[in-house]
Amino acid sequence: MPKRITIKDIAQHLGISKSTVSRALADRYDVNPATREAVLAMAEKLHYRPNVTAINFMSQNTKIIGVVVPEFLNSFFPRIIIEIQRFFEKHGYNVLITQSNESAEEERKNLQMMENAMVEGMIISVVHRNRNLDYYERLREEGMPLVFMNRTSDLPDTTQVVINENKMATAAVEHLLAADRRRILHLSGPSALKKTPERLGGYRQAFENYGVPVNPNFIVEGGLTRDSGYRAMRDFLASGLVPDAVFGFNDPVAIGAMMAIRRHGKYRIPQDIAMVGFSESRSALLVDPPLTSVEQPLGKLGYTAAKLLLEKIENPDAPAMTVVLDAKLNIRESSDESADSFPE
Amino acid sequence: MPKRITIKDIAQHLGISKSTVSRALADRYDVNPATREAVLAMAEKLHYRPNVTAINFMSQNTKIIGVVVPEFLNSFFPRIIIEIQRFFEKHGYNVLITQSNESAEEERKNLQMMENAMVEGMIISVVHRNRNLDYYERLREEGMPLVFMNRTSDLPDTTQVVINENKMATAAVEHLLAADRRRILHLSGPSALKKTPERLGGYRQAFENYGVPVNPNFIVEGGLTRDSGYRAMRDFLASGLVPDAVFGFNDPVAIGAMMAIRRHGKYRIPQDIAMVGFSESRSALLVDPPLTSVEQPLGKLGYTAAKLLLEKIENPDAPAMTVVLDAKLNIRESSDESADSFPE
DNA sequence: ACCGTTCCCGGAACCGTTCCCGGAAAAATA
DNA sequence: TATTTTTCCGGGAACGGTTCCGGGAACGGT
Repeated sequence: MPKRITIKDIAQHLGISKSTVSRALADRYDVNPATREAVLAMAEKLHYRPNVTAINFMSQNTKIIGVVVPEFLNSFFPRIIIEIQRFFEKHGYNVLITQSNESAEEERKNLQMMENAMVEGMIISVVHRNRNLDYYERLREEGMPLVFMNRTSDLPDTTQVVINENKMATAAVEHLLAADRRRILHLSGPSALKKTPERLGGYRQAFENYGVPVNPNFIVEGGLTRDSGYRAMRDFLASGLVPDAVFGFNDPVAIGAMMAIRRHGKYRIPQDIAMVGFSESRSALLVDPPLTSVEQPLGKLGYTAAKLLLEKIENPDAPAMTVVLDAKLNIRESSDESADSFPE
Repeated sequence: MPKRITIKDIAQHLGISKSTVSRALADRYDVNPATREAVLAMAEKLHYRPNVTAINFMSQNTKIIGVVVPEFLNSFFPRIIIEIQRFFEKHGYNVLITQSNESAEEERKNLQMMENAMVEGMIISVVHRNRNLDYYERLREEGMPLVFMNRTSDLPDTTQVVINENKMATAAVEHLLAADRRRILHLSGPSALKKTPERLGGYRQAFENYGVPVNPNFIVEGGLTRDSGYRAMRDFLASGLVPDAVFGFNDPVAIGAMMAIRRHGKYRIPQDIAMVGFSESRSALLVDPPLTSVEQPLGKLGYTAAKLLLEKIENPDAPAMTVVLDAKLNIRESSDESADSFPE
């Protein structure tokens, strides 16, 4: 309610012009040190705070970055977002975050909202079954800097940062092969997802590296959730086949499979069946036994995406580039009895 | 890079003044229907988009709401935030989200950032061991609308929305008492937290309601994390006391305790020891057996906080109020063998 | 004393939009 | 037809800051 102090108020109090005040506050060279001191003192005294809307308007930019992720209920995207925020805060930007709830329509609405808010650039992780290519294309044509992250679009020639899924899947499966497991069940992802063939490819690659043939009966679709993993594992066990290891498409699927195995009752984890998940979640440490999983460098992912976007904003004509990050396999009790993830 | 279309461009194309264009776009009464049509058509044709920075500057507001939460790695706050966003999006506001990483200093920095961004109001959930009361007080004195949510401040006379912790803790413990459990261990929270005595009070209340005396040996500090819960339970079992139920301060603590019990080896869950957590997390469904827990109405919490804030923005002189929400006890296999949380 | 620099400051335009106000043209009324 | 009312539109100020430009004063060197 108290009227906001402007640059003009300072000028009037000191009997000088507002341009001088502006220069003094901006610490420009052509202002008398004495008057600068006076201005700064008066600004302090009156509790002057610059009006960012005026500055944004004047400079014709908003200092807002948009981030669109498919969801943030799992800790996956929040971990990334934290680093994005940290980066842009340092550079004077605000970060607008939206989640699309895995819906292409909501994603489109979010993009629209970002556009209305006149964000200066966007970091996007697309929803499954994405249908907004036309929108991305238009945005790009209109000069909006875009960086895709983790879940990329099919748009050609974009700047993006991704994780080497294929390689990490190979490492995960090789970890099982190294322990002389051969009957390794892969609970694969939905066929519509781009990551599904990448991780499956890693699975095959590992077998090839070990000179072991792949048994196609040991590749079944496990979906994305705990429940779908539970069902797939239950049905697989019911079919009579017995695995000595399971490589889940992600952690929830692997955890669902663990529950199915425990309910089935005959097999112990990891002695009879070793379990490996993917894309490390907090729950990997909450289940019993703790789940071996591939931990992605989420902080680095966010940082890299932010850095790429800032570069694009500052130099719109820079060529598109793809950054590929490596991940890390965390070995725990679900696949190695000798590991110990318990405190003390 | 293509020059942005302004209201003036539309005016020039039509040979009319920009004030008329402005009125036409705002759908005001004093404009000829024919010219309005022409303006709208031309705006469409030129792909006109209003410059929000100019509008914000002109109207002297930013249409930005600030949300400060202590963390968002657990799904707890994200669930709340989703509803806040949904609400404010409908009302033409953008939502700026920051997380304080449970640090009072980071919280202060976030508040500062919000102030610089000139948010029109804030929804705040404070960090543990909060030291920023002076900041909240100053913000409020300067007319900033504030709503505290879930984790409130000690500032008197504030608008806030909270959950009836005490009552829900009573319900959780009564659920155990009703199943004839009497040796109920409470793994309590850190004594510095405001919620700790509330949940402990609920525990005592339940015993009182059942006319059963409380055994003080069955109240031990369990901390906040999986690891602290694990240690507390392990040490308790080592002491020789045997509980027939455990009421954890939150889900991670209860899950850590479950792991300690399983490692100990002698007792089955729930037959020998029933487990109950608090403040439902996704992991409650991921552990085996699924964990009974108190599910807080997070969506409603967010919606209510948003609604209260908007009311405060639109009517700054409205009196402060406290809204208390009830929660729901989800009974699962960890405390009731007959429950079934598995699919199909 | 004169000229050229340097230092410092004020005036004014500008960014895109809204809003107030006055007035012309058209329509309604006398 | 004259007068009043209504309808519609344009001019210009305002929002708060930045920046360009021009110029007065002080100062230096001859």
